Amino acid sequence: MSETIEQKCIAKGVKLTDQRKIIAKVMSEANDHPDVDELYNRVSKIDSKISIATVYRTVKLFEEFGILAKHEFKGDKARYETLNESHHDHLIDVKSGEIIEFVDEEIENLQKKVAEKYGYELVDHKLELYGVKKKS
Amino acid sequence: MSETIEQKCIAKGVKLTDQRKIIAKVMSEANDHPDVDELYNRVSKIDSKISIATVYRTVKLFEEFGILAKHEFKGDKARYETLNESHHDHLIDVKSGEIIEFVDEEIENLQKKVAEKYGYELVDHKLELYGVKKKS
DNA sequence: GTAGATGCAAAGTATTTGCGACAAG
DNA sequence: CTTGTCGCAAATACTTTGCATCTAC
Repeated sequence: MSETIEQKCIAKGVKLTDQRKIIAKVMSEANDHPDVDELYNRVSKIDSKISIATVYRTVKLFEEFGILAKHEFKGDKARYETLNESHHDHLIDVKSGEIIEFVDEEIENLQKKVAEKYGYELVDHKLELYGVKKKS
Repeated sequence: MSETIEQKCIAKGVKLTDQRKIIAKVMSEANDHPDVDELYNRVSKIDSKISIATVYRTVKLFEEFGILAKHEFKGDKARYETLNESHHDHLIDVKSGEIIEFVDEEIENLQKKVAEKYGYELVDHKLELYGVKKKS
């Protein structure tokens, strides 16, 4: 089991308010990639007084501290997911919107190589695959 | 030499207005990846009466017809570039914002493989590398 | 001639921010 | 205590749209 978001906040010196604890909890329990609006909905069910501004501020803060990852899939609004040790990329079903997480070491290595070829050190990357389900 | 944007419009049955011709010309001559505002600036120098709404409408139209590609790099606004036969991905210098275009067949093939592994046919993808220049 | 394009200004989205009240460390 | 956070509403940034007019074909 990896660190909880609350533990990460303490480790990184991020002040833990009630609102942040709730947002952390909701994100921890999410198995999907909610956008801010959806996150706000879920959070509101626990504490209806939390404002959407706080949700925006918190996801931004958590992203800066490497606690959440922000994704901007094609033409969609920003979505968030918890970040942990296992890096992965996304395969998006263009029909249903379903998101599949995958890992491919080979691609990861090639990316580093490409960056190096141009004299760069890779600090980040974004790989998204868009596909349609095959009728098998 | 590949088809001009105007030729593509004719081939695809896209009505060619004066405004569209100017936007086509500016994009053809661009060696960078301008956002709508920047494109509007350039276009305005040729015809100051063109409205930004038309620029938005036109890039959207061109994108739908596969004439322009839209990119949404990390935290940045939407940028456009002309689309031609040679597909490429982008390596972004996180310090300077410089954008380097690259092609890597091996990565392309692996992407298809990953999609297939999950039962999908790859219809599109997005690969962006973010790097810092190495002090060599 | 007619369907579709344009310019304008107004309306939409998504997100950020100023400010006074409030709470965590 | 003090610094940073919260809620609220207003502001901002980007993009789309309704409508009357105009234009490419």
